[in-house]
Amino acid sequence: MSESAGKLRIILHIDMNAFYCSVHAAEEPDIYKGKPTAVAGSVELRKGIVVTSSYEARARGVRTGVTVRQALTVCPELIIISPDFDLYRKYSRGFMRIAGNYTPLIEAVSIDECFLDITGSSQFGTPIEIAETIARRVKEELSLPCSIGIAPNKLLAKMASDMRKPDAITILRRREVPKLLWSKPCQTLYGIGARTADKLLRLNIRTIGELAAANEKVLVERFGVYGAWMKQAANGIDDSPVEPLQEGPKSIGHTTTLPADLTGREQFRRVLLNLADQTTRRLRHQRMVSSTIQITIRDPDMRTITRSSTLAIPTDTVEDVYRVACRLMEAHWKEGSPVRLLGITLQTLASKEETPLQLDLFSYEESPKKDRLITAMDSLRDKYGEDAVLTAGMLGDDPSTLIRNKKLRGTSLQKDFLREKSPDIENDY
DNA sequence: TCTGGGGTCCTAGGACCC
DNA sequence: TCTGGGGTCCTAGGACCC
Repeated sequence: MSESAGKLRIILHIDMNAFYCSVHAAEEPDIYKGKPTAVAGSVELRKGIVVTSSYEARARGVRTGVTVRQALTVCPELIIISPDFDLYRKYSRGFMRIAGNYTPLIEAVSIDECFLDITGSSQFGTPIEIAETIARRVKEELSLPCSIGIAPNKLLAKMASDMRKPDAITILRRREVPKLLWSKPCQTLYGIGARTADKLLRLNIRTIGELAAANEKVLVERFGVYGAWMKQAANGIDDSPVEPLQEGPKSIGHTTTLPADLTGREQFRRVLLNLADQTTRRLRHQRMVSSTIQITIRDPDMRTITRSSTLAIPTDTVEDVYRVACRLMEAHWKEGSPVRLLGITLQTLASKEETPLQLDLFSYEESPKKDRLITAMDSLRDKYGEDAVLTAGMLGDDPSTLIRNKKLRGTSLQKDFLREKSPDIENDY
């Protein structure tokens, strides 16, 4: 059912502005509100990259993607904050709940974005009134700013919410596409990245308008179905429905860039154990099991490979994941070659309840007990932090143990950054 | 600008089965 | 022991997004 044949839809796209920074400002306004802040992945210079910055920081030139060092150079008073994903998820559920009051057709795209199909929501007012109500409630109840795009499809709603930020409501009609979008570079279009923009340039296609007018045959020859999609998108056409079903994640992974390139087998094992611990814990939290375990290895030249292995019986235990990860590492890592980054990703996820119970032939009576023990350990860590329970082998000086330390937060982080050169920093933890 | 970490979706080849 | 066609699973990589 194409748009021209079907009825007109009304789609909202809600984008939480500078989400991570805004959440910290809402949670601890005395410390962060109105200040230039940035959430950065790590204090370590090697990995310290600004993930999000507040509007106050952006005004001083702190952009996403710059290193922490550069950010502090252009804005010395910048407050660096370490991410707290549990907190972000809490606020995310909050604004999705508010938005969900106005339609059951809500699709969470990411932690800070969602689409709403409000075609059938006229009892709550006009589209603009609904958008205003949602924005007002998000501000009053959560102290968070957001931008909302209103359009006849998801693509244009997304483009609309991007056009004016923060705290704005923007309507984008199909007939306005030529005037508002066609002069912009192709990469502005949601779904076209740097790679594709480069390839388009080689076809002499520079702007969205040129893409809209391009020969479809040529695009399809060059890009396949993606080419056909691009031309449609450039013309503001997008039939994809708002899909509310969100049955949990499709994969759960952690990667960590090591503080220095490692070459030792024992060091890898400790990092892998920590990664296995963190990924399986999130897996259990979701009450899911995984049957494909993938490791990621990146060398100092940024060449990245992934290697995966599928299990006959899905698992949620750190032991299984660690064992498979080590086996993959042994099989694909050339002894002595340096490694920059390691990761573990759990794939082919399924709900634990719906998965046949694993029968442990030798200790099936012990199994429930062990399950209870793991559950108890998980909840201890929920309550008292990651370090409350650590099994032997997880202790060590590798970076993934540092990641788990919740004390690495807030303003103390900046102090850590400033005295980073002191060699005994890890003794603090 | 020397490049983090969390994801999703798509493609394509090979193995394997019928 | 020469070989069609379809389907599924597994694996690896690429592109994109936030």
